[in-house]
Amino acid sequence: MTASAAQTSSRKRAGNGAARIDADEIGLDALVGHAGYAVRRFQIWIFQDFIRTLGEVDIRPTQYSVLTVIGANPGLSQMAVANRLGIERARLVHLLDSLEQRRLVKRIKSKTDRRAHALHLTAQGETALAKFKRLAAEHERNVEAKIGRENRQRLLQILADFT
Amino acid sequence: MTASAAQTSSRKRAGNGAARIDADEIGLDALVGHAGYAVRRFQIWIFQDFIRTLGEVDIRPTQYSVLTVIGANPGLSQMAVANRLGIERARLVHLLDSLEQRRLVKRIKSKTDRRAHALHLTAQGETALAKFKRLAAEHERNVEAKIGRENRQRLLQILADFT
DNA sequence: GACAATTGTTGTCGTCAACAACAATCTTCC
DNA sequence: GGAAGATTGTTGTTGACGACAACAATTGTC
Repeated sequence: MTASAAQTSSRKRAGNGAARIDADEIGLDALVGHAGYAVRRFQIWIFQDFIRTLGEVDIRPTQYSVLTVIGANPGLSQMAVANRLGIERARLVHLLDSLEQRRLVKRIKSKTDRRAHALHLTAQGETALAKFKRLAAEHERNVEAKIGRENRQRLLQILADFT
Repeated sequence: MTASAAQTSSRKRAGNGAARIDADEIGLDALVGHAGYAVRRFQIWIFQDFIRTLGEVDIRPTQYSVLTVIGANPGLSQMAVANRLGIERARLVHLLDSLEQRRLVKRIKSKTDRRAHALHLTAQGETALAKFKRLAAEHERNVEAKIGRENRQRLLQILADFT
């Protein structure tokens, strides 16, 4: 009826019993035409590699993005960082709590807006971030090795609008 | 020391007070060279659009992928589906519980392996999936409108290895 | 000066990846 | 044929993450 049950249903299928199919011959059907599926699988791979490569310093992608933005723009408020990175401000609170406990970031009470905090890296945070960036560059070389140099460039170009 | 605090630090910065910077002039520094950052932001956008476009039928990306694979390969075991889609088998249990409650999928005891279940769509599941696919195609057109037709094609090509 | 908006914070909820443990069952190997 | 190990589905826990709602303190506006 729906004309969707064809594809890989060749041999090797037990009547209606268990599947005797090797994992690599299971058809994805409509999924192959969906960018979201490929992007999702790729994002999982890339995050796993990032987490592994920066495992020795215990820094996750979100933490790295927060540190990088604060390092490049000292004095930002939490709202500014949250908006720039697409992180909810409620979530940034916990991220900063963790980074502040590790003495990488400090919240300084703003003198112009007593509601806000001005975010800065500590001296320790500066040197640590330098090391994180070296490891992140190593991760990026892994990405390059995985999809190819020009494909990575094309990817960055295609997705440039998403900041 | 780390030579990373430059970039957008032009005017508009209060001494060490709050940030008086518009969100669009906050520099991302090293993040712009990281494929993972762009991919992550894009993946969030694409999933939000998928969830919104398929909101009327209340189907999320993971559910759609499970239904599609079962529809194209009836009789698969839970392990086979989990491995093919990169889902943990523990997580697939809950996904199938939900889909089975909605009468879209049924677990049939395998006769060749009494540990395993053979997964099938119900008749209702078949017709429902057909509708889901139409809505998913509409979502895909949104993606195309967002990044461009040939960019989407290039993207699918670049990420084809991630299944 | 009253009223609306913003900032940081706390809390809850649901999704998701990663593990660990377990019973039932299958496979392997002696 | 039977013991030992592997596999399948299940249950449970943990932590990261996005989304929302509420709140106090403070700021901006009319």
